[in-house]
Amino acid sequence: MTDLKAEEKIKKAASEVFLLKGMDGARMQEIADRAGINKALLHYYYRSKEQLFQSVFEEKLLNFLPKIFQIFHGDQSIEEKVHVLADRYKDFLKLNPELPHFVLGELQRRPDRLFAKIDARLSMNLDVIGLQLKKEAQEGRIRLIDPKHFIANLISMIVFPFVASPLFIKVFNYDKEEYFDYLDQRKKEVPAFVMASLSV
Amino acid sequence: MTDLKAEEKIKKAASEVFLLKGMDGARMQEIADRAGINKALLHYYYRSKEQLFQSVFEEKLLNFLPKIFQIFHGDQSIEEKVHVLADRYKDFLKLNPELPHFVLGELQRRPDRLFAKIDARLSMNLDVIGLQLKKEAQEGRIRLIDPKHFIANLISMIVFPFVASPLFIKVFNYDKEEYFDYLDQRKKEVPAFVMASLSV
DNA sequence: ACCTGGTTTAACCATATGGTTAAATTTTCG
DNA sequence: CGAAAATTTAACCATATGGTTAAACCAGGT
Repeated sequence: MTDLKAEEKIKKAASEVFLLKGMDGARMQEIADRAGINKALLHYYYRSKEQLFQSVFEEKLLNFLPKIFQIFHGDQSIEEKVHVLADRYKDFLKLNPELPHFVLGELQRRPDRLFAKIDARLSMNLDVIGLQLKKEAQEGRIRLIDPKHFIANLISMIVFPFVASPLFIKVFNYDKEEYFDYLDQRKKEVPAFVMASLSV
Repeated sequence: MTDLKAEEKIKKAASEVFLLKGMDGARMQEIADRAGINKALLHYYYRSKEQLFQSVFEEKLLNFLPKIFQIFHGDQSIEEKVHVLADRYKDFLKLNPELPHFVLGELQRRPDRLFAKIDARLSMNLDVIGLQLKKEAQEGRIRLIDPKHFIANLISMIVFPFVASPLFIKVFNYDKEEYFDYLDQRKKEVPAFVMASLSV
């Protein structure tokens, strides 16, 4: 940690604190402490909390959404896409478990904040996946399904167990370790569930 | 609003503010304003912000979880349960759209806070639903599925579109009205999707 | 040796915020 | 009516917090 440049240390510390406590709960002092520097230097690099937050938020968001959309736009079969998505995405989320809740939370609190510059990169072309679903349906490989529901179902089953982890842990009477195993199981379970539903 | 008793007005105002802004973002002054009273009276009824928050949080949680669990424990068929759940729950969430995010957020921030007194009422008996799934599978009505994945899949598909509403609205290029219609569609779509997956 | 930019120290400021207090006023109700 | 409870007013307090400032310190590079 010590050999990182200050700006990097700040960014990293800010990420941690903001992800854990959100914009409102985060304290500039804690970010400075965690970065191993002092408040003066913190403001030397980032003029304000808002600015620092924006910077973290945008970076996280750009790291978060395109990961999904790219896969949807690829040229594999629906079945392959479902598998890849569940697999890649779960791995990614296991490394960033607070990310979905962070993004969704700040998004809900200020829906406008997001859609300034980022717009382009986080749009998903629904037609692409819609056409593919229709085509594979005509070929008799799957049943016909509305792409919006298909996407929502899939993403929900993948992401929600992370957002709601404390709840599921409690309901299932798991400890964190066991819950991790459970999430691993879902990398196979979710695609199986989805493809079973799509089977003709 | 004027004819409510002060304590009720406070509770209602606090619910609104806490749900919208979370514990950290909420301001006692705003709660007082929204309740149409003054800060002094606010503290006259609730000694501290923490106490007021707890009170709101617990009430909301007790309103939130048992609604699901009861249905799971009933004696209808799996198919009926899936339909009832999707239907009732979506209606409930449409009236309380910020609730899931609020509960999950505060839960994640302080996982301990929840599990003091409430414990009993929010536990779900996994065995009940597990046995039913097994029985119906043996009767050849559905395929066999792990109850933990069954539940997670179902709840995820129902709840997540509320938690992630700003995102879906953007991705689907909907306005709020259209998104409401979409959520209504899902009351049929989700059970159909689930039952299709469970069909033998 | 010196210049420059990064970094620390430490004091400081304005404001927001949760919370308190005491007295005055209004409402409720026996 | 009259006492008790509810409510307002308005000032006040302590603390936390984001942010600033100025001077000093330290490092690397020329």
